[in-house]
Amino acid sequence: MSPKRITSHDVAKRAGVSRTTVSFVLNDVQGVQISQATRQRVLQAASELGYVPDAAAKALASRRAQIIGLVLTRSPHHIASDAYITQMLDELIEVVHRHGMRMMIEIVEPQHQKKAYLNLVRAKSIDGILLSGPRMDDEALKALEENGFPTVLMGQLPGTKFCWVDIDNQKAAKAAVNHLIKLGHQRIACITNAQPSYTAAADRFTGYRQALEDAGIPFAPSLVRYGDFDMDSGYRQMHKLLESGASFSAAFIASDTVALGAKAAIREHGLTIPHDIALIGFDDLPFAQFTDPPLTTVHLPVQDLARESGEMLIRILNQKQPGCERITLDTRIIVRQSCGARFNTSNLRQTNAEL
Amino acid sequence: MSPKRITSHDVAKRAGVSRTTVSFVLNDVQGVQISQATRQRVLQAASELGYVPDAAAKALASRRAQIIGLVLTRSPHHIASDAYITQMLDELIEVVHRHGMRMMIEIVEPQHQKKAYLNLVRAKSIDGILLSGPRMDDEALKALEENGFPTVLMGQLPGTKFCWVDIDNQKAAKAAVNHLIKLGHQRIACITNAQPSYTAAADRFTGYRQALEDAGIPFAPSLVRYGDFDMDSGYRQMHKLLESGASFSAAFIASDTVALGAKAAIREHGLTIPHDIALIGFDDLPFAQFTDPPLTTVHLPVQDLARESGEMLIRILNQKQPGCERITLDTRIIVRQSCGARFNTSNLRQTNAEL
DNA sequence: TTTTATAATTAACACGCGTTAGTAACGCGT
DNA sequence: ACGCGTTACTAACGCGTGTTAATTATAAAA
Repeated sequence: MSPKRITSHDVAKRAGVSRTTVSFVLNDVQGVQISQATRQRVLQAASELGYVPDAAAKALASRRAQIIGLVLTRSPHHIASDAYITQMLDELIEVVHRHGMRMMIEIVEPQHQKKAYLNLVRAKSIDGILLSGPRMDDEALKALEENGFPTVLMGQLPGTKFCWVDIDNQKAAKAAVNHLIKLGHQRIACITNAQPSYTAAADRFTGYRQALEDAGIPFAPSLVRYGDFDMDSGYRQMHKLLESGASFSAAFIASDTVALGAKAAIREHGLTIPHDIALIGFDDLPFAQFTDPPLTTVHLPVQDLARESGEMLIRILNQKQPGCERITLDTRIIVRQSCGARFNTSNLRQTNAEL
Repeated sequence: MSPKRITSHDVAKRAGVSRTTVSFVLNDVQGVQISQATRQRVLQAASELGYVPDAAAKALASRRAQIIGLVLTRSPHHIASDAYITQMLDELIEVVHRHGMRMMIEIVEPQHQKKAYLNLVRAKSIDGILLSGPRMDDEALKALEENGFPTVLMGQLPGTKFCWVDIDNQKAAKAAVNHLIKLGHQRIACITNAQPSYTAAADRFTGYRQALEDAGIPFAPSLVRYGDFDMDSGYRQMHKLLESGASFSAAFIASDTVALGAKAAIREHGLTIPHDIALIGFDDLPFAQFTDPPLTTVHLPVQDLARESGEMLIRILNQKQPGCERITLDTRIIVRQSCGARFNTSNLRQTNAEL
């Protein structure tokens, strides 16, 4: 490609020192004395030549790839309509860059090739894993755990010794349903965000049940449906719910994405929100405030989640002892208009200011 | 970490051959004769030991990292609400995996650090670049072009010799506006998807003007506003448009994301879609069919775009001569209900079937 | 001046793999 | 016996860096 690569040898020659000295200076190695003069000469030579160390050679010698792997355990189809991902991507990349690292991205389909991302580890392509959407039935995770490979979950997996950053899904869901109950609703439907094998989905559902129980409202299985990440699943499940003849005045949809589909189904049945059915979502995706009516939802601090988990992983990489860190971030309900207008809606900005 | 790494040396020892032979067998090197017996012995030994070649060592020796870099030239803020990205992510990863490669992701902010991703190239961290959202004023791109570094644009940059995969933005925008004109609209507003320095934004705007011109409708600058990728920009610009007193019966919003914001503004002004204002978007993002009313829009074949560009880049990596490939993919208008109901809307599935 | 401690620098090996050039064994005809 | 081609394999070097152990210059102490 380029005529010839510039190596540390070239820098050394130009600065009139050995390659070792160049390495010491450029990596700012502690416990080694380098005179101010040589240090400057090396830095200048490197800059003049536009020297950039070879990543592969560096990784081989230092046994660190300086790359973290972002692993998304969802089927590709779901990824496509998941605004959640983009939200954390930018924050994550910033964290990673701040520490002079890079990020590799992998998507793992639950059905086959569960262990595919293990090879990333075995090949030492990455120094650590950031795993979004952990599943109980993921066998590769078990291998990681036994191996003690640096891993941080975005989400949690009870009974394992993984580090994680997460919200209290159960508590947040409970608060959301309580909001509906306080508004006077008694018959409250629920569509989950995913199958219960995803811990987040199971926890949110549990929160729903607890809120009902605490309020003395009997739990009705006929009012529950399982969403599957995307809008279409919300659309279909809400249709089924409405066609089943079950009566309800409100619904807790454990994902804004799924809620958007559900909303369309409600409209097609000639019902209006919030008049006929009050709707509360989960995640507070960017589009939530722009739907009609704006969607009341649980705010998920995605940026914080991404930042904290990124920082945690890097922290783990830089220390030696395993050490098990866990962080639970707060959520809050963003009241908009889909549960019954409490605000003058003439200006959306008022609602924004609420954020 | 693990007690000891398994190297090709271990495999060689177990199979009773040399390390060279192991390399020949595992890489299926052509032009070298290996007896069927030894080949089997090596494969078995490798599998028994669970041997996975060290990525860094392999990259260093072979001068190929087996990684392609996906570079997104948008500001992080925009990334966050850009559903477009997730759409291509899964398709891209599948292509990359199919060729035994990995994908690294970078986000480049236009304001500062334009040249940041050049270091990826210089460090040989990646073998090739896939660039989404190219900008005329990107200086790093110039360096890539002069250098002849394997690059494929998702989008295009006139006057350069880059390979690219794109749609005909101008033609597609023109068709969209024609759709409005055919429905009888004469005063048609426009909100672009981004600033004109993005080629896609400039082209879509040109298409808008051409459609007007061809229909003999005078172009009115007062009906044009510039969006900025996200929903909020659409919301703000549509507000300004409506408050400016300009009269229009339809609007071409060159991005579904921006359109969603615009829609909210229209609603807040007490106007309804499509009765008071007909709306046509661009991109056909997943949420477009679930808005109220479902959004008529230009379908962007994101998956095809991702697949074709990924395959193209890998093709380029595997050949020696530069060779300049260019592919233009087709778009089509997806008629839903935001421009005036042409369908019985009792069942959304009919609209889906249109896809 | 000689000895000793310390600051500054480097030679040489390791990291794990790809690959060229070369060797050894084996027929096959003369 | 010898040459000659083909098949099956390997020794040894190179990729570009990090790092340890050893070496030389420099200052302080005796």
